[in-house]
Amino acid sequence: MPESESREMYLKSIYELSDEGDLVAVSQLAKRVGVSPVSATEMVKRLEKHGLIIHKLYKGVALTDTGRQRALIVIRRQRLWGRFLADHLKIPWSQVYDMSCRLEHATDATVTEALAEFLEHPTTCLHGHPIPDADGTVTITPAIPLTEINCEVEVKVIRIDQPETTLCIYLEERGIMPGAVLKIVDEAPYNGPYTVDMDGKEIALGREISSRIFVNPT
Amino acid sequence: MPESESREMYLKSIYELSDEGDLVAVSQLAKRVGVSPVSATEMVKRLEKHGLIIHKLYKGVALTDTGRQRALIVIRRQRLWGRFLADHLKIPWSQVYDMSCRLEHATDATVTEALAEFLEHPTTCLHGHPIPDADGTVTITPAIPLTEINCEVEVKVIRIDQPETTLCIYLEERGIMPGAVLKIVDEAPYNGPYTVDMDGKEIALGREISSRIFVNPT
DNA sequence: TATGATTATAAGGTATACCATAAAATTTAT
DNA sequence: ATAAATTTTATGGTATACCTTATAATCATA
Repeated sequence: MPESESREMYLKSIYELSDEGDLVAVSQLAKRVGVSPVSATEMVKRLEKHGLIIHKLYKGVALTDTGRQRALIVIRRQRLWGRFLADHLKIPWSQVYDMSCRLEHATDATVTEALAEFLEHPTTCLHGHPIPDADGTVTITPAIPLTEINCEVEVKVIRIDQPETTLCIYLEERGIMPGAVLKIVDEAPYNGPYTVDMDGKEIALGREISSRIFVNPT
Repeated sequence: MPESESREMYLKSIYELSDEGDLVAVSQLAKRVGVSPVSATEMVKRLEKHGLIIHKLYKGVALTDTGRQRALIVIRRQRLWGRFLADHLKIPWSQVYDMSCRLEHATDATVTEALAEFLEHPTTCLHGHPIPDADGTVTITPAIPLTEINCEVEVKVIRIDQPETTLCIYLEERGIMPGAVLKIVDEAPYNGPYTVDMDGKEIALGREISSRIFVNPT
C-alpha cells in the first residue's frame, strides 16, 4: 500500500489554504492536516522530491503545476462524492464532508467520470465551491463576504468558505446554505453579531462566521 | 492510519476461501491476498491476537464469530458498491470487482445503509452471490455447478464462483451472467470443453470455468 | 543589531505491512 | 519409518508515516 492517501490530503490542503497561489506556511499546513510541524516538514520534503510542491525555506510551500493538477483531481472527486452522498443518499449536509473525504482516495478516473455523468455534471459542491472539470479547469462564481454587505440589501448565499463540520452543523440547523436568500437587518457595534432575516426568521450571526458566508445581491 | 484495509482484505479472503467454515491454509490465503507465506503468517498472528481468527498450527485458519461478522460487513459493502457501479454508473461488469474493493474500505455504516436504501436493498451481487444483511445474515440460493448438469437440460445461471477479473471479462463477452438461460449441447471426452447453447449461439466452455458457473434447471 | 519567535534539521522511536533467506517443526506420502 | 513437502519461526531489512526532544538556522522587529 503506497499510502498515497496522506499525500493526497497534503496536496488538497495546500490548495485549499493558498488563496491566489501564495505560499502556505508549513506550520499552517501541519495544523490543517493534523500532524506535528516536524512531520509536516518530512512530508513536504517527500512531496518536493516528487516534484509536486516547491518549498521556499522559512517561507512556505506552493504547488507545482503537477501538484495543482493532482490536488484538483482529488478535490473533484471529493465534491462529486459530496453531491452523491447528499443528493442521492440523503446524508446530512454536515456529515458529508468527512465521508466524501474517505471516498475520494478510493476512486479512480473511470469511477470519477462515471459518477460525474450519473450526477449530470454538477458545477458546484454542496457548499457552493466549484467542482473542477476533468481537465482541471476551475470556474469560480464571484461573490463577496456577508461582512461587506450593507443592511437591508437582499442577498443570495453563493458559498460557505472553510466548511468544517462544526460550522456546517451550525449553518445547516439554521438553513443557511447555497441558494438561501437573506438580508442583514441589524449590525451590533464593537464587532458584534449581525441579525439577518431569512424567510421572516431572525438569526444572529457572528462576524467570524459571516466572513465565511459569500453572497451576491439578488 | 491504522491501515485496517489489509486486515479487512484478509478477513474477506478467509471468508471467501472457506466453504462451510472449514480451515483455510495460510499458503492459500497468502496466494489470494498476493503476499508471501511469511507475510501472511505475520498477519495471521496479528489477527489472532485481536480475536478475529483462530490459527490451528500446520492446519489453517478460521474466522471467529467476531471475525466473520467483520468479514460480512466488508462483503456487504463491496457487493452494494458493486451494484451501484454496474447498475447506476454503467461500469462494465468485469471492472466492478476491483473498484468496489477499493470503495469498501472507505465506507462506514451510515453510508453503507444509506446506499442499501438507495439501491432498494438488493439481495444479490452482480455475480449472483448473496449480499449479507446489515446484521450479518446470509441467505444463499441453492444451485449446482454446470459440470453436474446433463446435456439438453435448460438451466438458468444463478451465480459465478470466484469471479476474478479475467474470468469476468471472458464471461461478460459471452453474455454468461446471472439470469442467463442456457443448455449443454455437447460434452467433449477426456475432460474436454462443453458446448453450450445460449439464445441460439454456441459457446465452448472449459471444465474449470464450468465448475464455477452455478445454475438451476429452469 | 541583538533578541525572541518561527522554522528547519537532527536523532532516535513507534506502528503497520511488506520482503528474503534460513532453520526448525510438522505433516504427508511412499 | 523415513524422506519429501509443507508450514512455521527466526532474523534482518525496506518503506511510509507518524511521534518527541533538542539544536541550529533564519526571520522579524523592537
